[in-house]
Amino acid sequence: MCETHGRNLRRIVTEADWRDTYVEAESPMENGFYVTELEKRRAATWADALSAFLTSHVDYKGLLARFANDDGDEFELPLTDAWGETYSRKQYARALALQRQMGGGERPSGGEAVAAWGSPATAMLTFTASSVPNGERLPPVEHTDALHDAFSYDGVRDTLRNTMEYHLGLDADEWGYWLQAEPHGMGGDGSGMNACYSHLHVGVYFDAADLDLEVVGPEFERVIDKHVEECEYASFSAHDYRNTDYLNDSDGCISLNAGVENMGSYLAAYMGGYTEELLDKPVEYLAWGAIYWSAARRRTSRSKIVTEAIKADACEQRAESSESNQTDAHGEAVVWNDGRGPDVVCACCNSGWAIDQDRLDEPV
DNA sequence: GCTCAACTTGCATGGCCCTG
DNA sequence: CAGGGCCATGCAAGTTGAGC
Repeated sequence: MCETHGRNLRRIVTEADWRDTYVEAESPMENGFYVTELEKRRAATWADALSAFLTSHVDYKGLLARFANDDGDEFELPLTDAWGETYSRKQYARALALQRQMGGGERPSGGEAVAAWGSPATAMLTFTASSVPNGERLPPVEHTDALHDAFSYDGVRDTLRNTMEYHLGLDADEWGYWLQAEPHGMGGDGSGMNACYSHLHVGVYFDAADLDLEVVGPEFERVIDKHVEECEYASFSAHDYRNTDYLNDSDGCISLNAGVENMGSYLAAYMGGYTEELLDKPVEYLAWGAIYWSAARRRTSRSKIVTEAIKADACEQRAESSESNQTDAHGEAVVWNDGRGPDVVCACCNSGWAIDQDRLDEPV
């Protein structure tokens, strides 16, 4: 167990894993680095990690941050970690906001969101890996690392991008995704062998105005193939998409919908279904949470487009709400942004979502 | 379709300064 | 130099534009 300053256990690793790191650190380094200090990181048991995780979470209870303005007025806000109700509710609100921006709908603040795309559609991709490949049980962090690394670093996301932008011919602003890691075995769903281990859902949102969904479905097979190829513990038998009706079957590793409602409500149900206090969650969720907490992995990540859409929804709500000082609607005032993504962005929230890019000329 | 470095963001507290 | 008050940033995981 790693004890530095009460930070998270960094890894739940095997002793062999540590030895590799240790030996490498002792040998001469190639790039001019030299070792001044060695810190041993021991493997921890899953049970110890779970205990440390829950203890850390409980430590936040009653913790306040105090703020003050220039006039000396002070106020306090409760500090939270990423495992409490506040966090869950925020993710839940983001899922609903995204659904509104893509498909239209009423905002909590009263206004009506206009669907941004002509024909929004979604695809849900599910990536799994065996926790007992070849009959031997894997340390949970190695299993989780393999899943995420395949997607983020070993080309699965790149293949998804190629599929959307090259094979389907969409522009970069006509598709986006929400990646959500989830535990196996919630509610005794029969995935016994992998219970408490993680799997990934990648919710892909795209504008299908010029596309035939019957043709789109098979295009995602290359993404699944890439995952099976890159992820050491993934097998094709667990991702067998043959004999799947992508538009009508929802339990395969590829599932399409001509609309955003299913995806939105799926994400919202997942987020909203577990908004209770952490200690009240099922043990499978807690064990799974201990993996992410100790390994410093992110459970959720979104592409830029999706993040911008959510930001814009919040911006519109602030403009409508009497509780906010903001009076300009999203996009009412715009500024030029030289950074990544859209050039013309809202002056209030910096998001370029649903903003006509011809409204400003590039400054000299 | 691959690669990579620049860029963004999810998640999170460390450390300086003053007083006694 | 211990202890309390107070303030703002850091780390690294993950995303993307652009070159090839």
